[in-house]
Amino acid sequence: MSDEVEDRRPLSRRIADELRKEIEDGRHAPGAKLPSQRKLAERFGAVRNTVDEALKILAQEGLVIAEHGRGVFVRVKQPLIRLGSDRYSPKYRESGLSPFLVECAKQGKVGKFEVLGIERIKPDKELAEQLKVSDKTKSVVRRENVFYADADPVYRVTTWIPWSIAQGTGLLQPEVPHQYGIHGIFEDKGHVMTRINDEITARMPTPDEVSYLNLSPGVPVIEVMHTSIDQDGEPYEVTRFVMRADMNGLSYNVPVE
Amino acid sequence: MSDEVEDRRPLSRRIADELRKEIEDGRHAPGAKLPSQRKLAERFGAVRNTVDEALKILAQEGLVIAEHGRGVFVRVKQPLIRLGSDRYSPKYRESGLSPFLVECAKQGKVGKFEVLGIERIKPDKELAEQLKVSDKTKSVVRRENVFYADADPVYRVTTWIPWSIAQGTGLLQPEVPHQYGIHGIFEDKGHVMTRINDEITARMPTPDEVSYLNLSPGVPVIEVMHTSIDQDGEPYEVTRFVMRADMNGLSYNVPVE
DNA sequence: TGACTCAACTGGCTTAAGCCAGTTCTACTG
DNA sequence: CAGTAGAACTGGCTTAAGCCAGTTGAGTCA
Repeated sequence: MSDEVEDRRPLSRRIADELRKEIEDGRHAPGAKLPSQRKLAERFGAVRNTVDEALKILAQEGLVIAEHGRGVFVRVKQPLIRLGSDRYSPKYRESGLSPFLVECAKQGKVGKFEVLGIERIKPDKELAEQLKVSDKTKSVVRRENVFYADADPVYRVTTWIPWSIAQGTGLLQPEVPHQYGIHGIFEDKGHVMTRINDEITARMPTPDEVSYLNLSPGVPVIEVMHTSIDQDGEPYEVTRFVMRADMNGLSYNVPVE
Repeated sequence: MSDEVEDRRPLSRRIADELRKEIEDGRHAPGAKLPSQRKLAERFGAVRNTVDEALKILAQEGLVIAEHGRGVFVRVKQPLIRLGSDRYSPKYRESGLSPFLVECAKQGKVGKFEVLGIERIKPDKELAEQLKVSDKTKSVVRRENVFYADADPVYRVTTWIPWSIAQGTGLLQPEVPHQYGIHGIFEDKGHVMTRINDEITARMPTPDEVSYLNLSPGVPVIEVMHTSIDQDGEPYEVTRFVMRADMNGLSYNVPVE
């Protein structure tokens, strides 16, 4: 009998595969509750532990999410917030709307951000090199923000600015004293953003990131290391974005040079 | 006593935290073998199952990798292959070197790629819309490739080309009959790449992707949906890259418009 | 010397049983 | 009727025990 082929793969994987197929077929709709672990165990002729294992696999894949005391649910895909390559475009600065707020509004969400901390620090070697400052003195200002869409933390942003630029600008205060925001200040200081360099990677979050971005299992983070370059080809600001991949995407619409 | 504070977090997480700290402190060097599960169980006063659980957490974070029969090892970070925004720049086409091969060579690796399949297919609705072709007929050619660095599969690439462009060009053959590659053909056909649009997301791999990219647990994938746009602002080719995040990064150095 | 066997290790996975902690709803109480 | 106690559910995690399957190296045999 073809039933007898003896699948040598672990039972927990086979259960996960079966459930995955059912979810992809739509037999369990997004948001729907799966049968309880105890019921699934009975159905598959396995012990609850093994079903738990199978569900963990699906959770890691980002397909389901378990809620303690309530059940296991098929994860609902969030629409992505798209951070675009045009996010620094002058057109936004004049309208007064940040691309982030626009994206949130599109989804009927309220975007906001919080300042977590501002500090004048000694940069590490790599950063010092990027910004062409000394790594022996407190030569940069670091600003730390979190962005929210409604109540969900969406990304964490760290900005480093050479002290030579930040000095006397009020960039040590939480409230940025310029109508065009932080980049308005840079322009006043003679740095017009001419190019950007974004280095993009993805990875699993650290435990820290899990807690401050409120991440569920199976959600990677996208890390963007952004450098602003002025009219002289000189970098004058570095920003790191750590974004939850289930709510964010990037979009680069750029000329071929 | 401060020992008595009673950490209420699960034992497996506490063990994972402890081991993570040791790894980050360098007490276990990259590539080093951790003590066996049975020894760790003894050390932490837990049962082997619980240690296994803790190690799975670290594996999911991409910190360690278990090898059946051999032991658990601290993962060695791979240098990243950087796919740049300039990867379509004419400068590469003339030198005959693809950015991918250059990056591999930098790392002393041999890059190569394989054609997995070529087919003339009916596009799905979304793709048809992007390429402005009909979704009722076999209006696109799909080419499927895998790229390797030495023996490691690094990314999988799927390219869709409107049949109206591919027709009569030999794009249905594995060997691209043009000295400047596939993009040379497009130029001959009157489509000069003027802009690109890359949509970037990250997520956990599907089981399929795990097997064909040979992924270990805790490695996300980066997905890039790339559209080439010609001198008239018209899209004429769509490519999807699925890249393993532990070996790949992206880099966009672009003007602010 | 070289090929092979096998013991002693490694992680992988499952069963079995149980306690704990959230959630939900029902039925009772004031 | 409002409020609440509690049963009956949910998943989370641990212990305990064992079999299985890769790996490695020591020792044996031809």
